[in-house]
Amino acid sequence: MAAQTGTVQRILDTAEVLFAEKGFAETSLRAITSKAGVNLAAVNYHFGSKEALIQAVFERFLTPFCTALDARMDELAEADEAPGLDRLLALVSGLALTSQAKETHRIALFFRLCGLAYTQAQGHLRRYLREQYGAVFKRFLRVLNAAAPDVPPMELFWRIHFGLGAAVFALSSMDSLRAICKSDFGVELGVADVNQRLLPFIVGGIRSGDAAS
Amino acid sequence: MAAQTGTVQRILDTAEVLFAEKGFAETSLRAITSKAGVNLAAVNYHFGSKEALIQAVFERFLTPFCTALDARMDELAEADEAPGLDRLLALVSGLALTSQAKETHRIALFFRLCGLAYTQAQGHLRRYLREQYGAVFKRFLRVLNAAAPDVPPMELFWRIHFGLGAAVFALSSMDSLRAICKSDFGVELGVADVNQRLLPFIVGGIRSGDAAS
DNA sequence: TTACCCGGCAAACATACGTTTGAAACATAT
DNA sequence: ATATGTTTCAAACGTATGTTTGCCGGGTAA
Repeated sequence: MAAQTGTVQRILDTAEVLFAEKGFAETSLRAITSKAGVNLAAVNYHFGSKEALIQAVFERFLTPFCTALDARMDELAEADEAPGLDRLLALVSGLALTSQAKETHRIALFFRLCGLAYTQAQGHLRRYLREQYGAVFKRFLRVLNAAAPDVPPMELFWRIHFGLGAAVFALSSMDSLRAICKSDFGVELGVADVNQRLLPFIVGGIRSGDAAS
Repeated sequence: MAAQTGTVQRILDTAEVLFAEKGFAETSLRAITSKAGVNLAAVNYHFGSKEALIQAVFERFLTPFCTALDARMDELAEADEAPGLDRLLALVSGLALTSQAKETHRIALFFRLCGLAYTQAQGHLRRYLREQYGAVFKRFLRVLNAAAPDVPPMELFWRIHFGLGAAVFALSSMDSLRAICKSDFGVELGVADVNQRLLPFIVGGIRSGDAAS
């Protein structure tokens, strides 16, 4: 309960980078501990197991983000103004950008990890995330539903996940895409620039299918 | 060069299912061979290594798809008609649905594998895919550019990748999403139904940012 | 038949992994 | 100073992995 010796933090910092780089199964505890400069046994001592380490990495990202999002939604519930779809998405995007991130690079890590959480096996992770943060996500989805009353709930459900996919995928491989963008167009974009393009895309996609239905 | 004994095919069939289910690193050769009912050594005998097996799985999916896409683009180049953005996307989607797929379930496999190819480490895979199929993809991107002349090339580049992310992500975790959809809304959607919702989303997203620029 | 090559098989190989152990080093409080 | 609880460390454990090895069977051609 005393001040961290730094070992725990060094493990988390290193693990989050290596996990994002190579995935969970492909990253060994030996790779983490040797790069972090701590003993191999430290992981099992402080976290108990590799699975627990993975969950701890996500907790450090998601808990501040979700509590902030929850607070914002409290404010929104009291205000009389209707939030508006684009404003809502900009809000969650802004939260992701500010809730953590001394360096902008960290936000890419965050989304890359989210993408991995969906695509990698890691059944324990999905279970953990649903139990831990599922309520906040469902609440946000309800708020979105209220913000777009013309879109049927089920349609919105699918479009939100399409948009989530676009965000996760684009931001998780953002480094590669930015490199291609620079080499093909000679333009170097920052994380904020990518977001500025991503958000209208999602809003446009969600507002699209009115003709089809 | 004679008729397949069936061993190679059984390995490919089983590997493609298991890879899609659990990822590449998490799927052992022993799991594949035992489920396929072949000897463990058969993989290294017929393919040389696990990496080569992974590439072979992708080749069986992508080569028919890419040659078909290339042929369609040849036809398009000779026709005088301007293709149209939504028509182009519907074309590639239709190709993916028909080029393989006796069962509709297989198309989910295909996209799930594509998603894994992006998110899993597997540097050799990304290198292989770029060298093998990069040209077709670039050609398709040029055709898209011609179909949407009002969107600047760089903007289109980003929006295409956003759309790609939406497609890959949604279709690769489609089974989970369909289950949620059924339990939350009581509606059971097929693969075609999901596509019918996905395509307008992507088109709407690509056409969206005109106001922002 | 004999010789030959290809596909299949059980077994072993070397390595890498997550985890555990027991002792040493450290800090803190009595 | 002594005792107590916590953290670090090198070493080992058991297991699972990808790959390799010889050997056997059954076709085909001379």
